[in-house]
Amino acid sequence: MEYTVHELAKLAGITARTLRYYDQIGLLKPARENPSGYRIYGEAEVDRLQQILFYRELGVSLDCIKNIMNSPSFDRVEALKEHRAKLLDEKKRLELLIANVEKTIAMLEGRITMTDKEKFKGFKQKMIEENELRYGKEARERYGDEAVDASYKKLKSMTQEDYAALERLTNELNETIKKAFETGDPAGELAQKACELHKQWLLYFWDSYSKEAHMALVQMYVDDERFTAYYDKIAPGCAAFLRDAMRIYTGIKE
Amino acid sequence: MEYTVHELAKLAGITARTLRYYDQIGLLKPARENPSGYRIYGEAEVDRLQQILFYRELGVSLDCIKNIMNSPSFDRVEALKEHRAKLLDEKKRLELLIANVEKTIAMLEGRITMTDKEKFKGFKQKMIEENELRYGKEARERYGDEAVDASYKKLKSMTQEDYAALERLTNELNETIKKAFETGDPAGELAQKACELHKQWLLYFWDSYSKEAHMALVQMYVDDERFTAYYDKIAPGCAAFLRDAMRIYTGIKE
DNA sequence: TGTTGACATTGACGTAACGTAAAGGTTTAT
DNA sequence: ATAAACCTTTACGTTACGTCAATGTCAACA
Repeated sequence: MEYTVHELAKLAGITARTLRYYDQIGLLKPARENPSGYRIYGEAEVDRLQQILFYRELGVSLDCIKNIMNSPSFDRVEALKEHRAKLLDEKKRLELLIANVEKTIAMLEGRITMTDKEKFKGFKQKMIEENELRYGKEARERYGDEAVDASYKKLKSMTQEDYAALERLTNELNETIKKAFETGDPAGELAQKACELHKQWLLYFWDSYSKEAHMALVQMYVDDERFTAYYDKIAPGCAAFLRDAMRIYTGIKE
Repeated sequence: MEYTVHELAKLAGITARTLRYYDQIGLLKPARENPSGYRIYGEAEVDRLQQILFYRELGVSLDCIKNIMNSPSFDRVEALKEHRAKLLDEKKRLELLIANVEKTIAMLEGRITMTDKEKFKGFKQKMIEENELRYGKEARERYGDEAVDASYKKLKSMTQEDYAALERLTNELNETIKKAFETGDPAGELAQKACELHKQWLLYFWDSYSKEAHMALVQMYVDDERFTAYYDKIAPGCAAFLRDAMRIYTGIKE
């Protein structure tokens, strides 16, 4: 089949201007021109346009698409398989967003509450990583699937009052950690109070508590820079301090 | 919680520049400014930003978002419910695109063939409508779910040769309809041949054939302007002519 | 056969939603 | 106290087209 600009545009759901622009930037040249200069597109161009639109759908810039498709190592099947993977990711992201909308509706109806962080879940890819930190592979490996799922479920169904209480507790915890850190003594009264508060804080998320899991979590605060960064905001180096205090609190040495 | 530009930006997965821009165009003003002019955002702004991002995700222009959200009749829950519906649509579109990618891979591997139209399925919203025409509600109501699903399945698994044969048949069919229409006689030899060819053509898509279903389909060509438009391209008014011929062919009056 | 209306062409400027310096003031950490 | 890491405004750049404007082409109808 052969197509004029408008015909191909209509077929692909784009405008003729777009096709002319793609011609102009050398992304998609017509197969030939008729005697009066009209652009005529053939089968190969239809396929190339399809490929282009797949990339565009994934947010790749036209300049980038051009480079990719003009590369001698370009493999159409390979590219399509990548598209599929990306589209599946995108679908997952959409599902997150949909869950987010539903949760927000529930929040507005006063049924549950949401953290500010949760409010943007699904908007950014990075979020998935951050979420993984809490509910993902690492956490799952450490605490088992049930604990993680239960934790998520718990947070999801918290009431407004629960949340307010949690917020107060979080503030108190952070304050106590800060003050304890200033004393410099992990065995001191303040440090041990911080450990107790941290346990209470944890119980908002965990259904079952064990000293071992608690200790492992606090060790992770030290090992994982993403957590360390958070605690550094309270007081630089306080993640390690909390771990030391926790060793005394739980009685677990290593 | 209170946030500076960068803090809120990081939370929402956008840049500080974006927040300043939203302030500039009056879409999202900070709660207040500190003595040295720093922007400070509060809880209400976090929620408003989330709402904005939902709209942005759906491709709504910032100007439009502003109008919607500043409207006195703006209902947040209502808006979120709409978001959910739109996101579900978008998810469906993505699923179409994924199916399309898989089909294209199969095509490149020579297992099946695709029409040019199919190659762009999922790229445009309008496509869904057009698809509905063939595989959707209307068709389902008329011919039942199994017939429609079978039709889709059949087309999906056609081989290259099948497709070439179908194309030839389509051309012959259209030619015959055109010639028959020129004779003006729906009972004539050519018109009846066109009916026969149309039946053969239909058998490419239908597993079971009945005169009643055939007659109903041709009647739809007349009733539905989207089909009529297609047939008008062969010869204006020929959809009605084909229906008249089909009445004689099938022996069904009305 | 002329004309009308729906197509096509190439400029060229406009636009949305930021990105990206530049030039400077503020806050925080050591 | 001085650097590092923030913040500010101003302003021009960029992408991927939209939207005229001026002009040429083609199929069809009176």
